[in-house]
Amino acid sequence: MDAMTPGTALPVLDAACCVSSGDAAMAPAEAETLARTLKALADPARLRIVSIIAAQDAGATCACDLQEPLGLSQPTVSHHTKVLVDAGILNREKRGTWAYFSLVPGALDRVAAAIAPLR
Amino acid sequence: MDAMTPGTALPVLDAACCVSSGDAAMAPAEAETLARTLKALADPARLRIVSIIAAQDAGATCACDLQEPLGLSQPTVSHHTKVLVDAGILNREKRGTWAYFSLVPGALDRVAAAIAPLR
DNA sequence: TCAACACATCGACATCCGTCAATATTGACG
DNA sequence: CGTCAATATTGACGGATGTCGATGTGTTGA
Repeated sequence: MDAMTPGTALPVLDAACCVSSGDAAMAPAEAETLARTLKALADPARLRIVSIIAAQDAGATCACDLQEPLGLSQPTVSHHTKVLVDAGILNREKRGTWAYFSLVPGALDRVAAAIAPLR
Repeated sequence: MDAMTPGTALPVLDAACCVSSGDAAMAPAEAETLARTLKALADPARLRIVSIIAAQDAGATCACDLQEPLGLSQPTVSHHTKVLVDAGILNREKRGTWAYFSLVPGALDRVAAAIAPLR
């Protein structure tokens, strides 16, 4: 059939697709950072840990108060708390042999503030 | 039946650790659901997809507008959009050969609302 | 009808993640 | 010291995840 020049030039797409759009999108570095924080929260056990700590009237929660309600082994709970501490969501304070955890003030607010502009 | 009600029969623990605490914590099922949603968001590529779509003034964004800024292959972009659609974050609307995506109204608000009580 | 296009799905691969048992480390108390 | 209790770390294992090439599925247009 006739030659429609397959190789050289793309026929200008007349349809309404592929508008270039202003690039007000999230930068790759910012997306990477936010993804790391969300990944730390995106686990049922860790969400419950944060929830338990947030529900405490006291400023800090002992690690021993986490293991039983979660139904997980002690190393696993320790692993999850480490992930949350490394993500800047929890504070660890060691008092004697016990480890007390508390929410880092403003950490979850920053998460919400990062999601809000996407609404 | 156990011996006594859990609150009264507890032998007084020597130290100040392991206070029983009121169980106002997140329920396991709720944690599982929220974790699934957060897992869908906890990826740099998917965050940028949501960001690009949210930044569009138009109501919907063509899939072809996603591949180039992300620098990922077409199957990978299709995979990520599927994850976001399955999580109830994006809407897919097929117009001819093109697929248009838009934010599900209120979806990200619900995520923020689930995180807020933990502050 | 047929070729080109846009997107979805499949198969495969490497990597990461959640979990536990075993062990190490640290602090308290004789 | 030496022992015990609370927590952290290590090693291992199965399963989930992100990525791509190849292929399948519809739709458009000549």
